[in-house]
Amino acid sequence: MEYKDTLVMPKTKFPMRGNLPNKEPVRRQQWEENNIYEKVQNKTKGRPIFILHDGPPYANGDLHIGHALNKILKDFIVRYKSMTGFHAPYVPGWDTHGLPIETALTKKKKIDRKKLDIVEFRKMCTEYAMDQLDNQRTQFKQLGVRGDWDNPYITLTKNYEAAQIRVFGEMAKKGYIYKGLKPVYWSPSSESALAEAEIEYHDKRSPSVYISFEVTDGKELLEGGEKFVIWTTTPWTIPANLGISLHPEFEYAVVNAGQDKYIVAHDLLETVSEELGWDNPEVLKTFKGKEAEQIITKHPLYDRDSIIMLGDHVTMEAGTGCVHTAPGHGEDDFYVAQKYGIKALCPVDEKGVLTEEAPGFEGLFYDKANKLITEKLDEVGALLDLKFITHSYPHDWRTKKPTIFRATSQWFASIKDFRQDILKEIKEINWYPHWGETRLYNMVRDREDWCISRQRTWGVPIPVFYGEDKTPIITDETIEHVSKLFKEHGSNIWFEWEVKDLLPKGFKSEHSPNGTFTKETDIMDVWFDSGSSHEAVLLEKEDHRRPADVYLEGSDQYRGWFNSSLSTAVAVTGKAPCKTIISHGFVLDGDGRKMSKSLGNIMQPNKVLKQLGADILRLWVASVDYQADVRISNDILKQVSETYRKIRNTVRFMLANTADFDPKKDKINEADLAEVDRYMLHCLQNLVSKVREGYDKYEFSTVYHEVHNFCANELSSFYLDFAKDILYIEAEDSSRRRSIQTVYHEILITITKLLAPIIPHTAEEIWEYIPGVEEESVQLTDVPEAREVAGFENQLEKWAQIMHVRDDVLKALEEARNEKVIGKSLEAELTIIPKDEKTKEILTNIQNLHQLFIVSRLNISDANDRAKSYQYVDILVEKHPGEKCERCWISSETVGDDKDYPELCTRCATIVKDHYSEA
RNA sequence: GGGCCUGUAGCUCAGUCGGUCAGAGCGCACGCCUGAUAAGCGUGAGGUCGGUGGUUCGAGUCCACCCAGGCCCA
Repeated sequence: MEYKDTLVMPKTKFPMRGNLPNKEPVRRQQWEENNIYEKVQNKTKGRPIFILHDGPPYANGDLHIGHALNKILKDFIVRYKSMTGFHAPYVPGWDTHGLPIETALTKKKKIDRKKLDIVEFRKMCTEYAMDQLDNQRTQFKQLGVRGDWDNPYITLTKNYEAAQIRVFGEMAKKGYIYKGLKPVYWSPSSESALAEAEIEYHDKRSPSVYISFEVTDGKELLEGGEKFVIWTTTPWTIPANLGISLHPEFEYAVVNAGQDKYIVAHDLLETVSEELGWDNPEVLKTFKGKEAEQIITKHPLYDRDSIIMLGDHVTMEAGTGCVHTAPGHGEDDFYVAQKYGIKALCPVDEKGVLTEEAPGFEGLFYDKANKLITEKLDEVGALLDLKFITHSYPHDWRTKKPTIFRATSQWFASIKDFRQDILKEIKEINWYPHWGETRLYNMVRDREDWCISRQRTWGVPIPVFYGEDKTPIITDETIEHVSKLFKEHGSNIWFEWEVKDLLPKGFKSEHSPNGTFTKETDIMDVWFDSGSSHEAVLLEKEDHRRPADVYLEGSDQYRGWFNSSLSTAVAVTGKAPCKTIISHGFVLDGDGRKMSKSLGNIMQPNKVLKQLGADILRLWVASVDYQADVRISNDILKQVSETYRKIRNTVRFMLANTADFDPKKDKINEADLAEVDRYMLHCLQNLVSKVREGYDKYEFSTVYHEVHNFCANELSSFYLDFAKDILYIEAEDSSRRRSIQTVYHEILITITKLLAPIIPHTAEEIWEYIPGVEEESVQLTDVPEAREVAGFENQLEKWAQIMHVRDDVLKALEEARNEKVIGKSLEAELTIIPKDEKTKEILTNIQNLHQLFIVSRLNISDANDRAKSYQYVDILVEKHPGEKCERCWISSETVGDDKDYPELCTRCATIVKDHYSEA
């Protein structure tokens, strides 16, 4: 007789290896065909709502690993909430306007925009964006992200644009929208504003001049008559000069050079002296930049003040440390002047020609004006030096001609009017990690007004009309009308239709006595688009509400979406659009370096899916502390795969040993379970509580480590290992065996649910193998709460001690193995000498201790000379003198007692006689 | 240059109020098993807690500076 045939061996078709790259797509298709998203929504309908509102990715290009990190984290949360008492719909979104798409179209698709009319071009942009969206959607789904993929929100749709117009209108109504000047890259050759992406740098020859400004009011600090020295390569901006900027912390020196006293940064004195030919200038006094604030100098050409201002943009890298400031011709200049309430002056028209605001030079092209202005400066004695240099200078990428900075008319949102409200709301938000609050707070606190104008075509038009006297017209009536029109026809009509058709019928204004109007041609900053999603999505989508529960984006979005969403939401509603903000870090390579093409260290999600599978990538996401920057490499993924394997095989073992288990018939009442089984159930509850806590705090690495450790320590190495002596050996429906199976069954169900949000494909696969479960998908179940295990009150200490003793036993066995006393542990007979009474009592009262420790016999004794001392007990390991039972492999003196089965111990002989003698 | 952040064994992570807290799992080495087998079990080695100063009776834990890395600005 082959005794192996009388064993109840594990039996399952659940494969040892996941084969994820091949099986996951099938699984996803099955979900899609079964409308799993809808089923979950139907099941959870009526529960409290939990909204994780998706920040829209930009619809361009393939997904990178950062996209994957972001969407997978969101999926963890949504899936978990759906399984813990909430109704958590998830509507993905896309950001679809903006320059990158315009650029992609002109570059990749070789579209010449000049040859197309705006409407035509915008239609192509729409098409391109929708293609990109489709591509990204496919890839997101491949990550196993569950959501309403058929009905995403898209910023270019009519409804969205209409809602966005309302946000703009509401802000305008509150007086937050105003028109002002701001310098932008301007190309005189194409007579248009340029985006930064349309700038190329080429060498250009420019004059390099040093110019002096005489102090007329030195306040307490200077006497008057001293001359600040500035350096510039654009003399044509001197007519627009309104001040001089110093660095507040730099040291400045008043020096005697020739007949005059000049002021330059002390550290630059030497180089400036060299440039200007000063011979051993005498330092008369020094002062800090901040002491000179508000000192007044005279503009060298005009009868006008030029104020000393302070700014951090001043550097020691070049020049004199005193920076010529023309707020109409430089961004830094603009912001510094803004702080001092000085408005931009821009005496240059769109062709680059100086206007009558630059008396003496009107009608001159800026580059030509350089010469005349320099001559004039020389005439008045303000020119200290002139030479020419060649330097890198911004040029128009199309015309290849030099560009200038030029203040133009722009629309702004006045952040300062509701800054305090935003700051207050920032403090109301729950931040993960906590420092997010400080980061956004500082950013909003220091932020300038928001320029929402873009001189582009691919975006939502700024819905403003102008009267005949050029007065901007924004009224409730016009806003509502345009919003309605956009909702019906889309925003293309702004470019397609006559102005009169865009206005309400019979619209009249005191600014247009003849009834004619013009329309704004600027479009809105794309951050205004996505920043309006609280209105377009939270407010309008079914089952949604504002504020949302969670916003979760990369840490670059403090400046981006977090900022713009908060700004528009506070402006419109006075409240933050969400209760909690979570931010994640960036994905770096294995060495913690940023991924880049040049370093060749880019990890593509697509490749990971094909090589390892989505669940491995998802498990990686769960394994890292995502709130800081995270690392990924082949080695790291290999490690994650090992964890996956461990979890999978542990589960497989339990599935294989519950194949014959019918919970309806075979389940044992909790109170009747063996003690060690109740102990394991208790450990499981412990796991549930820790894992739930991890999810609740959005700390998924806790989930990962806890589940893995439970599989490795409690299960694989202990509970599954010793249980083989019961599962394989005892009769199939013996109560001891059913007791173990009852616990396995609960562990299986519980662990599968706990893992479902993280590795949904695998969890679903496991679910199919668990006997007796009724729900068609684990996604349609709820995660249990941790509970008290019957009959396990105050037993924890006892079991902790047993496990301690086990550690000692394992050490002792290993030593015996090394000394060739035994091979496997079943060959051993143990004699344990407890070091204290309490331990003795525990060890004597536990049943089948030898079975838990997987040895053939275990004696508890009071003393033994040959025993070795370990941490908790003394132990003697000997080779068991008995014969090995051919069936259970345990050594026993009873082998041979039963004459019918001379190779078996009495335990096995009885089992075989009772259950297998017929066979 | 500024704002915010990260730096504990080869890797991924724990370390609550400063006082057995230097830990876990993986990997690695060595061994066992061959009735979870492209599995399973055991033991072991590994860390000046980024560096340097300081506060303290005592510091991964508090402070300062520095180094490396990241995001966002300039």
